Amino acid sequence: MAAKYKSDFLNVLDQRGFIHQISDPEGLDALAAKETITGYVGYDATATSIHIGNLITVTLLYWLQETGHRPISLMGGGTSMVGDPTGREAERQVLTVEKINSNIESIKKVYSRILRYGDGPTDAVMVNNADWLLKLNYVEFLREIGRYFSVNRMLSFDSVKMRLEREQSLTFLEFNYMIMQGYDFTVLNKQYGAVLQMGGSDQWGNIINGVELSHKMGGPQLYALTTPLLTKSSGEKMGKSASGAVWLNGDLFSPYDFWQYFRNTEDADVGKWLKIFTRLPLEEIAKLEALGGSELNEAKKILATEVTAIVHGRDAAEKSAATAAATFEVGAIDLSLPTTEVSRGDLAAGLGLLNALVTVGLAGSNGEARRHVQSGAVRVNDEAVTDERTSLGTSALLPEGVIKLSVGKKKHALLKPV
RNA sequence: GGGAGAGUGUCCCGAGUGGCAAAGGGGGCGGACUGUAAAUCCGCUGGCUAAGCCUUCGUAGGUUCGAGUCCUACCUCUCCCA
Repeated sequence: MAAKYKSDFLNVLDQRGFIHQISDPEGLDALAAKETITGYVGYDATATSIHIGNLITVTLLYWLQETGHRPISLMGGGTSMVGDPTGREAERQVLTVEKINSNIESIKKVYSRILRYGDGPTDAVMVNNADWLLKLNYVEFLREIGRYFSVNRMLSFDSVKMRLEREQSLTFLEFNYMIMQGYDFTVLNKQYGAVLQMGGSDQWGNIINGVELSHKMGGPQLYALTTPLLTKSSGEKMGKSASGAVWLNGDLFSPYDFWQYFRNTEDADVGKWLKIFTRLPLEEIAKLEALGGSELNEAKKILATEVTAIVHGRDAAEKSAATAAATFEVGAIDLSLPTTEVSRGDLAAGLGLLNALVTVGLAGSNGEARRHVQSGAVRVNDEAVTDERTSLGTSALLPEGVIKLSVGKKKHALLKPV
């Protein structure tokens, strides 16, 4: 493959499909080819976990490190107190300081699995912008930083323009977000020598603000790089599943569900996802991608296992793959399916089917459970059940000592008496 | 400060005449077809101890046999004037 860039870093990103826009490609390429650069990505601290959309930029940091540079993961402890208006129609909820800090603690875990942290020249660093943003003195900040921002120009940014056009409120609080993000870049440049900020394509405006700010303040040339917005071929945004957002923290979204999420990738996306989410060599991906028809399912399994291994560890990935194989391909009862315990006495007395479905989490209410039964979606121990008044007793226990409940072909759970 | 408008099913968008569990989309879920895919077609998409009952249309009151719909006050947002 002909190398388009001089630096390994940009070549890898280019070949794997990570590049959407770069502010000064030649300049960044020359710099990355010449020396070790420091680049960063900022993460929101508004939830207790980052989600699948964020995984792309974490992978970006991974490749930055792999190609001999230093990544910084910036926790938005300060900026999350303001709230990014980008892509938001309504104002964000203002979070408490305690909530933001506990979110950061929870988010941190995922990074250490993907990046190598330490004190070496290419070891990753984790910083929190609350460290400098919360100490700012208002008037001083306005005089030193605010003077470089033109409101005329700020009003022209998409994030702001959209709100104005839709006649939706944009508070002064949120309006300041881009100034803070721009300021972050200059701080990270001074403290860590960061010259590159990366992010999703929606962050372009915010990142460019930092580049321009440095320029106006007489600082060094900084660079911006954004990744394309992830969408499925069918046009849907990526990251939503039946159970809500696809979180990277195992307690919010189980490794098994995570594996399933990638296993159900649309055919047209398999190659793209393999390049972006896995570390498999491009030649191998090319072979997998070339598989036709149902053989592509093998590629999907590899995709699912590889990505799950990166996020949840190899063991969890193999286990998920095995559970899936047993459940879908053999039709066996796999005891690692999500299990809910019930008291043996309750079961002996007879447990209503609808009640049981709600208990194991396959339905949100009796009404929903009833509808599932009526539409023929419910099975008990793989036998279709059409009577909603069915009662489960100890006679329904399988030799394994559990009762298997299913809604549809993909959702299964076990009920276990204790 | 003055004037004009908006807030609908806790996923989103959006009709709504005093009889409304409330049109229609999108999304989601389930079924059929498949390959745990896509596309397509069909069904479902407030809760319950269920031929009934309860809770929903920004909030709180009021008129009425009956209020999403009419009246009053308040909250939030938008626009115009100052």
